[in-house]
Amino acid sequence: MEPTILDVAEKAGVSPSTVSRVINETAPVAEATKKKVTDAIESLGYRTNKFAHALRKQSSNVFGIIVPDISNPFFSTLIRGAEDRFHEGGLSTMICDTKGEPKKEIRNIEMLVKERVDGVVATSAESAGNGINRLFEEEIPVVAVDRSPTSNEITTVLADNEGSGKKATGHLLEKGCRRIGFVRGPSGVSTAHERFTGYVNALEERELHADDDLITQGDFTFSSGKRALERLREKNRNSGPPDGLVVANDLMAVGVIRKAEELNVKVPGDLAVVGFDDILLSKLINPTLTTVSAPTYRMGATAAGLLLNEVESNRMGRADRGKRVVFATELVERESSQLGGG
Amino acid sequence: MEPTILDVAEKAGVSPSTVSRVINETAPVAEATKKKVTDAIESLGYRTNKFAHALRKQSSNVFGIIVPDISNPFFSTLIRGAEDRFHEGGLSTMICDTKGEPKKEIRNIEMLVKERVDGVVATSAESAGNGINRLFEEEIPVVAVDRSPTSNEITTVLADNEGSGKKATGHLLEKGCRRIGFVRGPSGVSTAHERFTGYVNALEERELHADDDLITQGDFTFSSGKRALERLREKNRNSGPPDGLVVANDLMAVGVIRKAEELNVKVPGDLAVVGFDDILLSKLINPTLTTVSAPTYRMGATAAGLLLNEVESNRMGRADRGKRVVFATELVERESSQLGGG
DNA sequence: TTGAAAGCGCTACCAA
DNA sequence: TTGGTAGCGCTTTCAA
Repeated sequence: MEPTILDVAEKAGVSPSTVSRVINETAPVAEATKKKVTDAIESLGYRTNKFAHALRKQSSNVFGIIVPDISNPFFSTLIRGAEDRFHEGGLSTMICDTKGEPKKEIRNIEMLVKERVDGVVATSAESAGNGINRLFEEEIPVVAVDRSPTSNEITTVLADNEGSGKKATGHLLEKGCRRIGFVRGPSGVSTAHERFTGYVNALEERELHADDDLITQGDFTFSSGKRALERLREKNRNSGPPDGLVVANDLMAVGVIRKAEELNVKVPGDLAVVGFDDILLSKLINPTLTTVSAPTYRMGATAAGLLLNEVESNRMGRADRGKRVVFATELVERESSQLGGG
Repeated sequence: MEPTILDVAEKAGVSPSTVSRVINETAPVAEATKKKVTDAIESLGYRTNKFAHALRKQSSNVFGIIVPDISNPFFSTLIRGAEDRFHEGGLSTMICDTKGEPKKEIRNIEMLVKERVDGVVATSAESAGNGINRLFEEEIPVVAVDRSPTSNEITTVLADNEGSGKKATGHLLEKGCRRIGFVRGPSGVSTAHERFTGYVNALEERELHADDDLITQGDFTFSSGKRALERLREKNRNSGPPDGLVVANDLMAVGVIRKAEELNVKVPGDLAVVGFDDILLSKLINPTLTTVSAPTYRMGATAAGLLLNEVESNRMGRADRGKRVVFATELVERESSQLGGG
């Protein structure tokens, strides 16, 4: 049988309370007593019983991490950032993959509620963040990452997506592109929308404007990128093709590049392409993809840190929430945007 | 305050034991009483307290899933298979990403032990499965997936890797390749070794034999694939280059293809390439990659199912373990192996 | 600085 | 078919 705190107490010749105090450093204990206790713990191989501890403290010391797709390097890096921060504090984590499906997200959240996690870092499937609201109702602390939730009571960690859109567009302008198109992401996702806003603003700053014939939409998948280019070529059969394309994420951008190849459109010769996220694939394809990257690991770590603060201040009876942290992004220049004019 | 089972009992005018019996269906309860109880539960919004339940039952109803890399589609699919099976039974899961580092694996396992999970499905970082042994010591039921553990007491779910190696090699032989090389995976990984064995056997069956000049090793990463081809060209400067290459996983195979491009070696014209795993990337690169795929989702689901059986039989005092399930694999023919001779 | 003891919320035994 | 109640292993008052 597993030894309990009583066994340790007996072996050390002290009371269970003293053992508890030694383990949790929750009150001063005489050096000599402490030694007796730690020795007893050692020799019995005692480990505290999670269930009893949690029942007594009404806290699981487990934190949830929700993302739409764990196999997307953007999110697996985000997860690593958050996990490292949690593990540092001896806290455990439950990772949930919603596959971008709101239904699955709800089920995952039900699981986290059942497990009575102490808090959640979430990139919701939908921007609106139905799931996040659910957690808010349950009074489980949440920090939103890479999504702007509706409530401004919710602490949020974001990349500067509008700035990213501006950077990508500005880069193509500098490279000499004159007709720059945009492939938008899913309508519900704030990230995608903000990138588009950046594109529009970059054009307007130079007194250009976004031509409807050069704009289409995808759903962040590879194949939707392929379809997007097809649709675009259809649209501007008369007005003439774009010479540059900003694509709302890398995976779609890769789709665009593949389709361009099929259509004998040279990238970057005929069409310069920029994506967002800097996934592994972007370095592997031919031509390599120019993209805008966010400090994903730090975003995850920061989100976890803010969540921990929030949990802590809840315990102190304070309630500080609704913070907003925005991280700057960075243009990663690769082959897909290298026109002759450099 | 959260309602407890006592509140429900009071509201329904019954004893707490009866409420428990209704919730857990652990003993017959009169229809009328049951209704009173469920009504009370409903109106109070009662939910059972995980901590108290777990303490009493000495069981967390949580299962661990350990993989070397969650962003590898092979493993994220495996995870999905296992998770679906667990969630079906109302069980929760903790996913652990070891990044292929034994040290991280140990830390993850410590976490699972601390959380007192009821069982673990594990693809260990090392084949030897140090971590898995640790779980075995702790008497936590384990099922190994995609790795042959040392102990044959441990239930194992595998793909037929040797068969895969044979299939890949046989395919190139049929396509007319005469000098077929192999890029091996990390030495500690049984999967990689078995694929190589299949290659050797396929050659021997046709009374050919593996030429040392055509064999090199990588570590499953993209860049190690690039280096592998370089090294190979170095090695057979005199003996002549291979006309076909079996590469122990897709990611390295993609590296090989990219490097071939740099060296002006045409794939598949000069060099046919086959990989293993059928990751997403294999469909996206140019040329698309011929590969051997395993029924990953089913492997995950099967592993979870076997684990659940094992846990169940432990509870009944039986001990059935050490089963071994091997799944057949399938060749996915794409462009990288289409020689003129079809 | 230490100990005694109550009680977190649940399940399951024993009795009725 | 139901109720009373002990106890899972821990933390935390209160008292010494």
